[in-house]
Amino acid sequence: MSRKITLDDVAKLARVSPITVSRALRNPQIVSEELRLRIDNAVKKLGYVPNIAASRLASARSHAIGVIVPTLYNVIFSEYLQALHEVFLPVGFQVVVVNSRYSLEEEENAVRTLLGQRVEAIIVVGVNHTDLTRRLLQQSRIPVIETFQLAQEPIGINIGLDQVRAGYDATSSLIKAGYRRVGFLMGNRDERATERRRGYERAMEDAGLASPSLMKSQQQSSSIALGARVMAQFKQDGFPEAVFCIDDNLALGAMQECMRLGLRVPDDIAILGFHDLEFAAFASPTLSSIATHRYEMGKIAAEQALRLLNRGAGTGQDVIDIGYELVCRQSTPDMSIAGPG
Amino acid sequence: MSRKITLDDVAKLARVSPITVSRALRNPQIVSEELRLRIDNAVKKLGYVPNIAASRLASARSHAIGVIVPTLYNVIFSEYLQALHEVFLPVGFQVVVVNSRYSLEEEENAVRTLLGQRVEAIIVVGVNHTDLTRRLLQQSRIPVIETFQLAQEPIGINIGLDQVRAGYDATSSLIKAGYRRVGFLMGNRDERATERRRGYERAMEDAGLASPSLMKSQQQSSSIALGARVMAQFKQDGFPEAVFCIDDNLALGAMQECMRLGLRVPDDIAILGFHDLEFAAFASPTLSSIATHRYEMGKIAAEQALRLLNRGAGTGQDVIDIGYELVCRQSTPDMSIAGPG
DNA sequence: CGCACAATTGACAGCGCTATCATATCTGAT
DNA sequence: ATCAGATATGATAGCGCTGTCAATTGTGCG
Repeated sequence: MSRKITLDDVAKLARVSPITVSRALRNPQIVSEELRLRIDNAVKKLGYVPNIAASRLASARSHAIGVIVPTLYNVIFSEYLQALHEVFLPVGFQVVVVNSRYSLEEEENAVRTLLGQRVEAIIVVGVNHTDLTRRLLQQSRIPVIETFQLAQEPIGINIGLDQVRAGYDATSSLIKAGYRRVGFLMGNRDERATERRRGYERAMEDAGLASPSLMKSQQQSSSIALGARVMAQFKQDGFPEAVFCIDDNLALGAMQECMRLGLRVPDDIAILGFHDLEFAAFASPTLSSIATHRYEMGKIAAEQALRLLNRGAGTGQDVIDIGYELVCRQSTPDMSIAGPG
Repeated sequence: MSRKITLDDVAKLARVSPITVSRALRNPQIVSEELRLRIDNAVKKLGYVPNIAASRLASARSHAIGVIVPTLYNVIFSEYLQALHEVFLPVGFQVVVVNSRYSLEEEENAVRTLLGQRVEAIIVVGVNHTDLTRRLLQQSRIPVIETFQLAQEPIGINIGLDQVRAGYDATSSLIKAGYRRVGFLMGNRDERATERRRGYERAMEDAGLASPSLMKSQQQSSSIALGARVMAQFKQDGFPEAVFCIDDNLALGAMQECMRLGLRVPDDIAILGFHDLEFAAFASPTLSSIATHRYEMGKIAAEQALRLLNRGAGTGQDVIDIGYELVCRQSTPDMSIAGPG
């Protein structure tokens, strides 16, 4: 078992100086053809793998971007992460993903971890943070991008959608379609879900239709099965005429539960989801939803980060609203199309 | 704007030596109460964040685990990744996820990247690699865990399921249930899908039922929409009596397409998916599928990695078969339950 | 009181790479 | 032939931390 192979070993074998090897590996075209070949051969023969920690320490550049998401377990964030990867990897950045598990404390740790790695930008889901998190991010002097919501006071760039308004629009579309008893279903209260609920509440109040008995929830992470369980809670107070579900998983479960209980969708009860996941268009009946543009959001977030990295610290305090769209399908007939935000 | 805060700055402010600060941060209990307090205050006052690159270089330990998945865009891998995170983070390991985009060349790069970061173990989806990838992994002398399939020659630990057999069992269950013209649907040919297809082919051959016209595919990444499109290809040759779909997304799309075309599921055509995603139990009709245990697989993979890391290199050449289960629902009536692998 | 021993703290060197500046080599125009 | 200017390579030092071993202090016991 051989000891660790370093740049010096390669240099010795190729009979050049270590610094030349370093250059040849990072910037092949600035080294003469012949040396490049000698070095490549030496690298292959020795199975040399550069030590990134040493490189990062010496160059004070990590070539890494930190990303914080609440969970990996949700397609919402998969699509977004995929977009981030697709923008960053081709330009030589590594993407470091950390999972805050919907907790502001864990988010604070995540920020600390990422800053410790000297990531060159941080992209985070959400706009609410602990005071210390905000301070750390501000002091870090690196580009910070907050996503998925719109911020009152963005730390750097902010790109997202107005979740309160989306919830409001979703609800009032149902009201405009003639439904009076519009119910609301939700699971765990993450920030974004809570904002959408506020939108629902305001719309119901504005229409003079609010009633606590119309809102059902259960503190568990969203799933189709949970949608069915929460829907079943209406058995006690009587079922509403329409239900706005905090996301499509809940909506699908709710719809199945209705059908299991002999309620026809949409004749007896209309159902509206959120996020427009792929299965919404393929459920039966097909599920109406609010389309959010996760992939685009990730893409734009990444591009904004790159823009700031290239310009040096442009003081960008930009807020980008990417909006949302009501997608009307069979589960909510007769609904007018509301404009995006 | 202040220059970078280092350990030395903290040491100076706390009036102790740098090494003591280092110790206090890593192992608070071996430092006296008073110093610990002084140091903590200094850290807070300065907003000190340790430089992980320096730490990794000096200690020759990365406290990082490398994970390679083909895509982030698929729940299959989200569940698996979540499991890995849940095991590794609490014991102080960082999880570095890299995306090979279903390409062996990108996988090779991913391995190189991870080894460059001196990750302490590598967990990779799949068992087929380029020669160089294998060599790099073997030479690295770190625990290597291959997952999702069973390997002929595992590099280190292997935990997965027999995809060929799963495809065989799925198909022969349909045959045993009395279907003769059993079709097959597939999208992109990733390794695992290809193995399941081989299982299908063998089962059909063994039953003397094989026919190329029963197999339809389209080289695109799996999605519900793709399932509908590929199913539609049967319009030319006539529809089979049953279809085994390479995964549940394709199966759901296929089912919808059948219904759109006026074919009743399961009366006119039975449909069987793979992976048993959550929506399978909530489709209408509910979708039969082969349940694979992604979360458990991730969990066991992580635990095995930890075992090797703690024991030093136990030469574990273990192969762990976690099996699969046929889950019978409405889309394939009258099907007997086959045992897991 | 002196000593072995544990419990704390510190000095020093070095991890493997790259930034910086210096040197050597090669153009081609005068 | 000569020299400015580009091009290619090398020497040196240091990034910020931790492993190792040494030095200091405190403790209990004969």
